Amino acid sequence: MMEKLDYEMRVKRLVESGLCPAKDASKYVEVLQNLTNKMDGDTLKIQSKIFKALSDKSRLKILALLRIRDMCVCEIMVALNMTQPVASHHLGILENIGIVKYRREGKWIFYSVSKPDFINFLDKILSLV
Amino acid sequence: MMEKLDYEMRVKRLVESGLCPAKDASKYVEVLQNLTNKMDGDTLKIQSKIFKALSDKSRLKILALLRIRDMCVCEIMVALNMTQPVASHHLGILENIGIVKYRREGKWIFYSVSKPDFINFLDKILSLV
DNA sequence: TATATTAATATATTTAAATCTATTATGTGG
DNA sequence: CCACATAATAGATTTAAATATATTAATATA
Repeated sequence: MMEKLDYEMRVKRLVESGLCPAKDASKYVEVLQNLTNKMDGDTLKIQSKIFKALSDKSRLKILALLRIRDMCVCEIMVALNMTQPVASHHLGILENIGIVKYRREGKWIFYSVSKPDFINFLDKILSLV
Repeated sequence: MMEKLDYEMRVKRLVESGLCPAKDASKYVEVLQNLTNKMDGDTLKIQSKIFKALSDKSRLKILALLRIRDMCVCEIMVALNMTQPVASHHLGILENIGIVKYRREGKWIFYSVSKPDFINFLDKILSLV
């Protein structure tokens, strides 16, 4: 685990050594400090978790499917040619980050997009790259 | 690789079997077809690649750093307490998806954010989850 | 030209995630 | 209660990514 003082000390040492072209040591360390505080908690962990969930082709396909309409697991696995445990596994990961939800109807479990805004934003983001 | 006909056949078979609660077979298959066309190319591969690049804590830290200002590799590695090859490795992945760029200045190589819009959008997206 | 500095690359190892196989849990209808 | 259908979970295997170590490439300077 990284300490706030680590940042300050290491960066100051680097900047003051003259080896590195960086000049604005004091201002730089200050900003780094704020940044470290922000990143110290769970924020970074949660963010990487969200992107990791979206980094799998099967899960992106599932999301594309669920944008059509709610679907039970048996539909998803057939449409995407995957086994049932694999489908459940991926759905579990998407549910875990909160962008899909499920409801039981008899012996079927239906999955649906729980954050349409989020999914729509993804399109915009991806169009920028 | 999945064929368009696979989708149609498998989904139709499922829907017509009556085992699955899905009703709108014809419309559903049509939409699936479009979706398959869209997802068949490199689109899906590129999208998952982008999210994979963003799914690593070290790389998110690097991006946060580069939002402060351009930095050479030696600064980044010291600020984030990583070895030089690790820093270069992560920078290479971020450069590969096109959200950071680099320029050489003497013996230093400076990295910077090449798509500020993209990075700013990430904040918005993450605030929705 | 020889040497030191900065950074990329190549390879091996470690670590994490995806997939596969089997099992368990939950619900339905005879 | 039993047989069957749907879906989650558990454990083992495979596959991919991260890290560590060593080397190479490019530049600067004495």
